[in-house]
Amino acid sequence: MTEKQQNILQAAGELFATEGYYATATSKVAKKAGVSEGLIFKHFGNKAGLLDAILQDGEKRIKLAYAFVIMQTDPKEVLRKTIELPFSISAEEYEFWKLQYKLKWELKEQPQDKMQPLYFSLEEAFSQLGYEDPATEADFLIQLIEGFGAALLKGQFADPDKIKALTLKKYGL
Amino acid sequence: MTEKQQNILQAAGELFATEGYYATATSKVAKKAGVSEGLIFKHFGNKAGLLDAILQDGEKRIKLAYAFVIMQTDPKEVLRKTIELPFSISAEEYEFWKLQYKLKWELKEQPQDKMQPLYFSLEEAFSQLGYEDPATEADFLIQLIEGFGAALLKGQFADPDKIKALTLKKYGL
DNA sequence: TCATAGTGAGTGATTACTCACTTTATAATC
DNA sequence: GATTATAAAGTGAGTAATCACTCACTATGA
Repeated sequence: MTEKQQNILQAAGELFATEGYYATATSKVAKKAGVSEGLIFKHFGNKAGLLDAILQDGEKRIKLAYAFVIMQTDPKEVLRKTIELPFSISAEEYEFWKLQYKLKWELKEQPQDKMQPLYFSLEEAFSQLGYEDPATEADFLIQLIEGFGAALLKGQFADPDKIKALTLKKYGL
Repeated sequence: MTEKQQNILQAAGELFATEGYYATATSKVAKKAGVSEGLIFKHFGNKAGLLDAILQDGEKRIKLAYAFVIMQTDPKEVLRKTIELPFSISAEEYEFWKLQYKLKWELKEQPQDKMQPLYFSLEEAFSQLGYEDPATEADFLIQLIEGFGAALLKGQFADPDKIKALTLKKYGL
């Protein structure tokens, strides 16, 4: 991976996240990355290939974020870390997650569900904690934190800390 | 409002909801609506004007949906109706809501927050029910049902009824 | 010396939008 | 009630700009 290749990935990631995939012209990606437009197609084949490369890179980062949750042994810690997940998005990860959320609505074929491993981990945790319906509880919590992630990225929360505290409290944490 | 004008609105709504706003060409809207492309610009000025018309129409429908919740006097009914909201989206409203959600991510300037009246209603309900922090509870629940709406529209729930039942149970309903 | 990295002008297709024009509906006048 | 006037509805070919993408070419490093 050359430096210019990384510049393209970086520029495309930012533009796709802010402007959207369809609304971003490859000419603008090239300009922002400081390369010729032709180079994009030499390296990534076409615009979709460029998106794929970004998505593949993203999948690694997402799996890493979830791995930290899944590796917890204490079921209560699994819940705690899951809930804390959307609230701990750092400034430099912000655009990356915005892109992930955005693409879920923009693309026709959904990039495969990266939540699957987390789901199993949560189901197990709820089961151990004696919840009545662990499967539905896992579904519920995943959707809750997905909603929180969306709200945070769109800046819809007046006070994120209060929401986080309330959520933890609701799960007795 | 002529028949052709309504056809344009209908066709654009469907295409924007499935393909996205930027990815939909006005020529395709015209073709689907069975009118000349020029007519779109005669009636709506430009593509953004067409979107505005759809959005304005949508705002009425959204306010109507919320009004039914807000008019409830019993605080428990306010919560129940709020929770039931995303699960009661009918087939013909499906595309409309999909468009609303999609545009939240696609557009730079957010169409004003239509949840505001619901927020006040929820805050009041939680207050009456003796919840400790009604404002945060309202924020929490709104984000929960927004997340549920998104999940339902993307078909991410294995069993929506179970999620609904669990949610109602969590609020003692 | 040879493969890979990188360029930039050029391609046809498609984009949002315009405009001179025709058709249709409404209503006023004879 | 037929005729006429007029505004609005509707058309479709045309436009400049932009789109994703190509290709003949040069630069560079092993």
